[in-house]
Amino acid sequence: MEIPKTYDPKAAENKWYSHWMEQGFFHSVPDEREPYTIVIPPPNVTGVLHMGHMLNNTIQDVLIRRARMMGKNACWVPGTDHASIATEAKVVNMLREQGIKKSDLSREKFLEYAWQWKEKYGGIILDQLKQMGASCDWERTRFTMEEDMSDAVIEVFVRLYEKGRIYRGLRMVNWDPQALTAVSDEEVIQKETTMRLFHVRYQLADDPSQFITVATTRPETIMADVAVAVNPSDERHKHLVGKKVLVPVLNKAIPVIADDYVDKEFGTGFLKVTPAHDKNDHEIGTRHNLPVIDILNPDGTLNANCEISELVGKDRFVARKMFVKMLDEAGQLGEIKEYPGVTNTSERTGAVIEPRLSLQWFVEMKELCRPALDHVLNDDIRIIPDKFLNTYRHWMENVRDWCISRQLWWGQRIPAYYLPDGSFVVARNPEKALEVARQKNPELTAADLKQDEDVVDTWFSSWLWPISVFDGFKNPENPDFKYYYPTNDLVTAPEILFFWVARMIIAGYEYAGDKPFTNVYLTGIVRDQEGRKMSKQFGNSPDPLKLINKYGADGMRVGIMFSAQAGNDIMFDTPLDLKPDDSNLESKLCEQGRNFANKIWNAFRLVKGWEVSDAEASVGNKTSVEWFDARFNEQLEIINDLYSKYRISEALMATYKLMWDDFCAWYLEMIKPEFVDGKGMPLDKATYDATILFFGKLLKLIHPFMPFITEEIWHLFSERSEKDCIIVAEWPKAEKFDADIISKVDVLKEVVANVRNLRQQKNISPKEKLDVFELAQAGRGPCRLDPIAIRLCNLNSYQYTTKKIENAYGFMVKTVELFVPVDKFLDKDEEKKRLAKELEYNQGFLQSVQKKLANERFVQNAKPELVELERQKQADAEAKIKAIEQQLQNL
RNA sequence: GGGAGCAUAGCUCAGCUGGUUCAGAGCAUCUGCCUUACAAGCAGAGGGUCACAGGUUCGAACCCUGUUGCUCCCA
Repeated sequence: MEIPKTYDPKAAENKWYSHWMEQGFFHSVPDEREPYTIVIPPPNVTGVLHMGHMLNNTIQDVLIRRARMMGKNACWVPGTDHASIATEAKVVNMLREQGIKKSDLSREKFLEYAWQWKEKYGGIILDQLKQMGASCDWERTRFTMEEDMSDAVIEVFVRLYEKGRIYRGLRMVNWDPQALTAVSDEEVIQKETTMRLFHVRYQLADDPSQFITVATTRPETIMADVAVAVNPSDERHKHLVGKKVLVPVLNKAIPVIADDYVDKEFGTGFLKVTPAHDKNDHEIGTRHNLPVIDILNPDGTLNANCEISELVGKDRFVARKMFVKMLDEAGQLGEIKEYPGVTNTSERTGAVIEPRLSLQWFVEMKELCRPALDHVLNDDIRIIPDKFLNTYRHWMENVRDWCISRQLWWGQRIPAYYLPDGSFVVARNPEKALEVARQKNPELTAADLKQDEDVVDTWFSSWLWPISVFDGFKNPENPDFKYYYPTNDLVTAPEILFFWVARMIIAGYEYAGDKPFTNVYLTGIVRDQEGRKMSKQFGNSPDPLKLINKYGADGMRVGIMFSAQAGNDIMFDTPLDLKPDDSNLESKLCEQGRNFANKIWNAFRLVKGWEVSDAEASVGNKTSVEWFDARFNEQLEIINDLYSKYRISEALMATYKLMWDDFCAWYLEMIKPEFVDGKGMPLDKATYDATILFFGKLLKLIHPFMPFITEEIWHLFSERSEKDCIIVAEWPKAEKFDADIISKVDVLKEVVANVRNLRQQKNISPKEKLDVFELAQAGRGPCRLDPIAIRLCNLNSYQYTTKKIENAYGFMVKTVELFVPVDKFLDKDEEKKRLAKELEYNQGFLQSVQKKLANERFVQNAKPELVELERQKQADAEAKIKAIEQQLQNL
């Protein structure tokens, strides 16, 4: 059978993914083995695979595949998140396109549509994960709004309420006028923008000929002003405190007050106070007992409270323009300055957030947080990389109460039931609620109770994820929960360290009495070449599936992992101006991954093509095998160590170099049978078997990164049973290795490099055979490495000599002196120059060493081993210099 | 405004408790090769005042101080 020259990933990907599924390799049930568990950060049901998912899930898959191979019972639980705001927005949009308004629907009917939408589109991203090879236990797929999960959410709400940790209060919240809901502080994105600062004149009430100038960025809220404040220490304005000024256009008198909050330097030193529309103003208002005038509707339009009929019903930004015009016409508008400020926008809809007073549900966080902070600080839970520890601590120490109500329908409805008298009860279901309510008023019937219209924040369900995916609430004694919880690693982005990670830790200790996971691996953010976060909105993210299509899933995985240091952002290298037809879709990173796959493929082709003989292995082959065995074990130890430190991209690099450099470039070249008369010679069986064994072990090390090609080759090497797959093969054990042979081959490699270099410089064909003479010294003579040197340098002979060879190209490797007689090629002047340069370098080196040794304080203070090392260096350098000097003389 | 972090080759990053002339890797670049596994390859080479300025030390990319530039978090 002819094996194609390049590896074609397509066929292997489909074949092996379905084979793994059929064999149930991804599925886990509790047994006597040690569990290794990851719960996926559930992507939104509205989501489609983007580069961030690609990165995050590749890391999880690498970890889970390696754990599986290490004999652990690996379980990766997948699932999706219902994403209240985003999903509701999608559904509302879809309905609008069908000509249906949400406001015309009942809650029940709307939810019916929403569930339909979820069934249709909610699983797209999970299917996409399969294409990148994710080995999730699909039988365990969960969804944050399925019945049991929702029950857990309600249960937790009730328990927290009963514990006195949940309260309802009038607060200034971040209002998203587009989604028509409050969002939490963490869901607000601050954007630097250029703002316009309007200077507006307020006339004095008792002397309209005089005025003060107030600077504001929000002139449309002037109608909601209830005071003007100055800093009490502001000498310029002190005299005005206690007087009244007139609100422009409305000509309503409001007081001038003194408050420390006012920044004397900002604007004119006068601050208009609008308690209904600004957090700080609200605080000032409370301090000074000022009234609250709310002039905005929930959707951001002005209401009748603004007292200007033309503005009622107008959007706040339209109203701003109109009102500025009115101010201008009234002669009360001063200059307009631009200044850099910050606009708050909603993470979900992008709408400009409106501070708004409303009744919301809150969780009191301070006490709940304590264990979550302690257990991270004492290392029960490790954050990787630990540079995020400070951030975590800072947040936990300054945590604020969590606004958990959302004015939406899609989500778990708040289990609070209002009585006709306006009081409320909190209960697990309407029946229980009625029971409780009747204790207050025995006359009540079910119809008298009205459940709160709002739902809870999506994070209020996902903070329970590691517990609820194993049904830890309903049935805490179930075997899954007892076996898999706490999970091992959580892989997620630092952006949601607080939103999600911290809250999961809180919930873990609060409800499961134990941490939800041991390690938190924080990935970076995938950015484009200009450093912007890759996102769908920006349109700067390539479609990962297209990259998989072009470079193969394995190539793509390797590409993204190469640059994925924990906690470091990834500058992904696809072009900024991606064309819709993908004609310029390119990624050097993925190309490197694809090339690696091809390299492995061709190594396989080479080995597969060999014939085997009964001949005894040559000394060279035996030595080569011995060397690679040592090298493999040495590197395996390093690779395992890198994994244990979660330095996964470095583990990949080490694996890559072991395969490419050590195995392909050195080992295979050492043992590769020669061609004689156009026919490949056979390889002795012992070497062949060793090579196959090495190849298998290497494939195993590569498997977590490149699951498909490794499985493909695993099966192409020999007939195997259905169950005998690399995905469940045993991770190689690091064995003791002979460090001596490794350092000997390191010397050999340098010799080879020198000879190759010589050929290059002198234009000597690789086919022309040369001779190498080594100046024999104590302890060195003919050895088992010589045949390898002969092979790799294409030599007639590798000989030992007791005296220097004249008219030869001479070089040194460590302290070994070597000669290649190349009389006819030798240019004496050039050689002299080369040697002189080398001499200079070594003399400089010697000098630096001597300087160190001459320094008494060094000899006294440095560690003795170090001083000894320096002495050795001195001796080596001296020997080297002597040798070079002699060579120069010989010329 | 407060806090944290970063700055090393053209790019992305390693560099552990200061100690080989320590300045490294991968990619990119340049040169020579279509050498019967692989041009998606092979063999070589070049490339850096370790942001800047001081200090501590026998010795600093590494420790300290300041400066500049960038990033993130919070207000």
